Amino acid sequence: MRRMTARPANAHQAKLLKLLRDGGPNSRAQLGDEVDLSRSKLAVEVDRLLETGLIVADGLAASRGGRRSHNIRLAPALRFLGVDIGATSIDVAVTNAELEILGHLNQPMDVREGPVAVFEQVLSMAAKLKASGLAEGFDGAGIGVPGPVRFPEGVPVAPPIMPGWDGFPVREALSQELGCPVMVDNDVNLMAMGEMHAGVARSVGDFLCVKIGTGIGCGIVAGGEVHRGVTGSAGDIGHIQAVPDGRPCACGNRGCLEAHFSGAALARDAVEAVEQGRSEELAARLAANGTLTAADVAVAAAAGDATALDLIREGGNRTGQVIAGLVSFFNPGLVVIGGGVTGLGHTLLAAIRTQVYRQSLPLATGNLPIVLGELGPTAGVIGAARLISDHLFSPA
Amino acid sequence: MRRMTARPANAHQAKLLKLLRDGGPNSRAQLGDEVDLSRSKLAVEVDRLLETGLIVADGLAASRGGRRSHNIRLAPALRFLGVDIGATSIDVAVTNAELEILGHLNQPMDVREGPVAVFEQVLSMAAKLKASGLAEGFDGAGIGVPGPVRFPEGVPVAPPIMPGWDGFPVREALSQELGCPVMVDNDVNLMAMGEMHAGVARSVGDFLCVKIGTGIGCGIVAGGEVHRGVTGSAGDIGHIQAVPDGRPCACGNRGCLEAHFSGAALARDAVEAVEQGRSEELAARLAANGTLTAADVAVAAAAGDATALDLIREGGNRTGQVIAGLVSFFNPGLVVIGGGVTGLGHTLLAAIRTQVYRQSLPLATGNLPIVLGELGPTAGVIGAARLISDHLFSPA
DNA sequence: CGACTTTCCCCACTCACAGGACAAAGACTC
DNA sequence: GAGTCTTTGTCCTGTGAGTGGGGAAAGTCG
Repeated sequence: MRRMTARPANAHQAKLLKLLRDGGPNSRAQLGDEVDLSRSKLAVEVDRLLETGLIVADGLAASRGGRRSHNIRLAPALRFLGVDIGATSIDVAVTNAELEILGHLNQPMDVREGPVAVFEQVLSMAAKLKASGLAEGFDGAGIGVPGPVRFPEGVPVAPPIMPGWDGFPVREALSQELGCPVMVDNDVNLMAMGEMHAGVARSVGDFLCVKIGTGIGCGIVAGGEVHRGVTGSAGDIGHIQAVPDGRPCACGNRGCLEAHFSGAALARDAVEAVEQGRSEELAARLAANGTLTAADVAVAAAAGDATALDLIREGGNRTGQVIAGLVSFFNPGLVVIGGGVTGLGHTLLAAIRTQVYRQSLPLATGNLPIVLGELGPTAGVIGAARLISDHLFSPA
Repeated sequence: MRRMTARPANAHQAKLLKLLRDGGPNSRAQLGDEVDLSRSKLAVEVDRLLETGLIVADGLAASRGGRRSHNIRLAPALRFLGVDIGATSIDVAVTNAELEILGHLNQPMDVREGPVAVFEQVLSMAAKLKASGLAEGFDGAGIGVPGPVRFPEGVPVAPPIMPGWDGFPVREALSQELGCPVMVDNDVNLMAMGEMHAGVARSVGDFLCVKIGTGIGCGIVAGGEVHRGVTGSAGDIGHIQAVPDGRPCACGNRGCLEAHFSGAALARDAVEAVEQGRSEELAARLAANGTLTAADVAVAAAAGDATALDLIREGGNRTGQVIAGLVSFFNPGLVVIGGGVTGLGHTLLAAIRTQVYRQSLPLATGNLPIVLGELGPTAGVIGAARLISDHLFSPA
């Protein structure tokens, strides 16, 4: 099958495509209510989109009290690929044009194995999704990497946790392999876009999305747009100082938030607690698995282990303290907490909330929800699909 | 004289007006090079603007190798009023449509005397400017207040240092008195707009503007637009915790940046230093004036007083630490330092720079200038004029 | 079965815009 | 100083896009 070649010719068509993406199949009449166009103009633009094959007729809508209208929808054969490269695992998903996930694969993999190995894996996962009949090809792909990205070129820059990726032409290479347009972004930004599209941040224009996984990052959405900063490193809050003269961090400083709380730090703290004989629960899990992860701490905490709870609480306090500063500075309408450690759940959330509500001014926190992400591991891939669809559904 | 009544009818006219505002008088031909319009369309729009009186013919331009072109410029009789209400003083200025300051008055006044008294003063200063022949009336006014503002309505909300202003309809009231459109914003945002229009931040799309005066605030510009946050309190960094378990702050917390460094805190520290016999220079000034201000510290530091220098350095470190966090988070292309304490000059700047460059990651600081504001006390009033002109030079 | 609604197609009329032709005004060359 | 070239500004016309009305098609409701 031939893949999507056309792009909307003007802003009106782009608007229509986005409405259909976000609202699903719809009738011409209802679309007419949402865009500011005359009936005839609307008909012309819809006809042109039908000609390009981007949208197709989709039967009759229910009557609204008169003649039933002909529904239209985005071409059902359109397929986007969403890729979320984490520090320790890869998520790949196929979506249709409405960004609904049709198939989703997850595979553990260390990003430090380098771009070539990771790409091989991504492509094999994409091939597997294709082979299972979910797609005959891809019309576009979005990909998130765990580090700063020079957005216009789609190239990672100076990524601390992924040496070997610096300057690697991710966009170019993937586009070549997949034969479709590709956009690259920071994984945290994609998580934010995902939650904005289909999660808790629907219809919120200004919010922060804090992702606590192997590291800590923050997606910034201002006026409905992701803020990436001049060098693409905006949201890199893992190296904000949380503890004066605190622990040494890989970045060379001391007391970075990431050195005190993150998946990696939490695991290290847990081992230390076992060595000091402070937790039998954790000791048992260490003995069983030979190693401890953030997930073990979550399980121990769920079982009521006091030490595990303390670790989570303290981490939440540190994180909350930093977030409090960001809230004062940015004055968001919502804070979303996501990433691998969401398994720590409400203990973590409560600690963060306490700290933010105490340290920021009432005007900023008065009506500020602080919530867990709704989409979990799919936030990234949905965000990735959203990224490329935003690109493709804009005038060329 | 009749005041400006017309507004641009479309985006093209708005663009032309802004070009003339920012670039001064210009020929039709050169304007044509900067907007994407056919010659005929440009001529039509220019003619319409001439009809409205917003622009006027302005003689002939120098030849570019052929027929000389007829210059046009914004109507020379247009006048904007820029008002900057600080914690302890009021600035009022008249500008022409190109936002050049024609007259500028400054008057000490404590904002806590309340909106009525302050307004009286503002109006009397405006009247004085009118009386000196600089303006026959105002076509628009911008006003900055030292606290959060609900921007769309132009109403201060929950301003900590200006009780009595909460909910006062500043925009409405001033508009009534002056008989022209008025826009209200936070003073720090206006300073940022001022520096963006005519200062160091020309042609920078993403930057932070830190104002250290009686309090501390930060203007945030992202993509050329001021970010105000959902409740208008974005940039309120004075109450970010800079010192864990530090000094008590008026807001009820401990260790807020503002409690450790600001005009007020610096004065208090200076008095304390004198009491402890740590500085003869400052003691002399205290004896002479009966009180100490930030300016005294500046003078003492300039004279080489070690204690004064230490105070400045320590404050700079605290501030730099907070700014480092903001830089990591926001990844700006420029940081501007302004406000009353700019008199502390390069000692302060050096301390801030050291801290930021040390604590933020190289990717964010690699090409990050940290500079003093260029406009000093005029930044606020220019920003205010810019605010209202942006409003008036947009389609209604 | 008829009246009313809603949707959609068709068509003619309007209007804005692009772009070429031309006139005006000055620079440059010889 | 005359002729040629450049640049600017105006005029005019053809084109094409968009608006809005009319009416047919396809429903619902009483």
